[in-house]
Amino acid sequence: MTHPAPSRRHAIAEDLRNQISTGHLKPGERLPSEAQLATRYEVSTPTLRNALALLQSEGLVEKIHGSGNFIRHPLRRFTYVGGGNTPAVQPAPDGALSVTVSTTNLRAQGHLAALLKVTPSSPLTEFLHLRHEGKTPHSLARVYIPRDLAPAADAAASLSSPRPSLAEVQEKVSARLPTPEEATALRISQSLAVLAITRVVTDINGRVVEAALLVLPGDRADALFTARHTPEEGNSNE
Amino acid sequence: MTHPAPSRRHAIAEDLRNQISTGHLKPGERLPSEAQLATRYEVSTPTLRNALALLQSEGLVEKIHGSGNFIRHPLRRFTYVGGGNTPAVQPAPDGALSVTVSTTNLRAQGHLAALLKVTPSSPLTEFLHLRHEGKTPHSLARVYIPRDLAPAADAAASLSSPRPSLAEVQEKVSARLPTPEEATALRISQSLAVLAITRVVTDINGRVVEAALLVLPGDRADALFTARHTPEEGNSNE
DNA sequence: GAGTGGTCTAGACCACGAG
DNA sequence: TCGTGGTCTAGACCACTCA
Repeated sequence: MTHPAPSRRHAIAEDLRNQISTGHLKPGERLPSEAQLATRYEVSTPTLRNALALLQSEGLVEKIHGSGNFIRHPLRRFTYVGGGNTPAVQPAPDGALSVTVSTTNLRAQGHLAALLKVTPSSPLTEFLHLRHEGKTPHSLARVYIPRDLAPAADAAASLSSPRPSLAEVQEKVSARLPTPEEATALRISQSLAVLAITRVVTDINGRVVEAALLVLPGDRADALFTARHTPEEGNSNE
Repeated sequence: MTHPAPSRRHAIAEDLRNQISTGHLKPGERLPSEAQLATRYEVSTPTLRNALALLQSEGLVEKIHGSGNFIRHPLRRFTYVGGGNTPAVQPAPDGALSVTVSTTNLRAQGHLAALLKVTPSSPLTEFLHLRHEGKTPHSLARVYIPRDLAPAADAAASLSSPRPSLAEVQEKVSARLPTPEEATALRISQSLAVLAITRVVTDINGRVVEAALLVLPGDRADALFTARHTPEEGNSNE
């Protein structure tokens, strides 16, 4: 309990963290190769890679296959804003922010049918979003909408039309490792955890208007939720 | 892009997932030892462990050091409810739910001072919560409150008193690997990602009343956020 | 093609849990 | 004490990036 395993990788991570915060390593800079770092710290390559995995999960280091490990620009963190405004349309920090969308028609199956509260095999439309800023992907979204509510075919501008008063947005966040497909789509390592958000938007009549499965890369994404309280409601903080 | 690396570990994880969903492996059951599984699947122990890490991050498998890998009871998932009601006081599924609290007085430093919007070295009280259900920890929380707002000394029942109308609860969720201390406190592996939530509670006057750093084990915790919309506000879903 | 990270192997040794 | 998982080693080989 007192010193919970010295653990080589954390020692190395600590050392690199210090070098970053003291400015010995600057944002954008490239680290020596993993082989060089391994010999420098006198560890094997797997352990050195584990150390980098720690820094990567904190957003301090970015690994780029084939070219090296880089100190991340600390500001460049993407924030998903919860509460109904889909994938965070934000100030957009000058970098070209683009979205790739593809549309598919399909029929509800077990898990999806339950989420949308529809009977199995009822028709749905799936929107597959891949959000880029420049060439780094920011989020992967699978959005499912009952066919009769889905906008014609052009997806980009259509959903902006006001909907029949949606009443509730519920978002469940969890952390897990990505599937191989998600990892390649988001261009992250398969050992880097993602934020997985399941969003269910409910109508004022209780009908589920949309269900979405969002995946955000854990090294460069946060999810932000804001709740405002009108002073009337009894609030018990433990 | 077509088949993103067959990758042994995902194949093994897939096989075990199927055995779980088809009922060949039942909740509570113990898996063969990692050495046995490794020879069965004809892989080395590290790769087999990587396969189990996948299932662990999905909450399907629980690793217990020294005794084995077990199929998780799928229902047993802990849900943190965001929006102001602190660490999810819930139905409490019969299992004894206990909280360990320790209180410390300290002074604000850089990061903390910024979060609380107080001047550095201004007095704070820290509450360190460790939430158990039975003997499995559910969450680790470090709660910081300006000294003059902190309740006397007894922390357990005190905070229930109505506060001067808090106006906003902001919660930022990210995924990262745990520190060694967090890992031992939550009894999870150091390679399992946690949900890290930074919660800032603001007064109706704009004063920060509380800042909290919450850590939830990624294998058995979700965070749930619900937003209700009064139909008046213009809502643009992209 | 040279250099990089990504995956995997086949072990060794330590730390923990239960009898 | 014995069997378990946790950490680490010292390599091999493949996949990607860039000149």
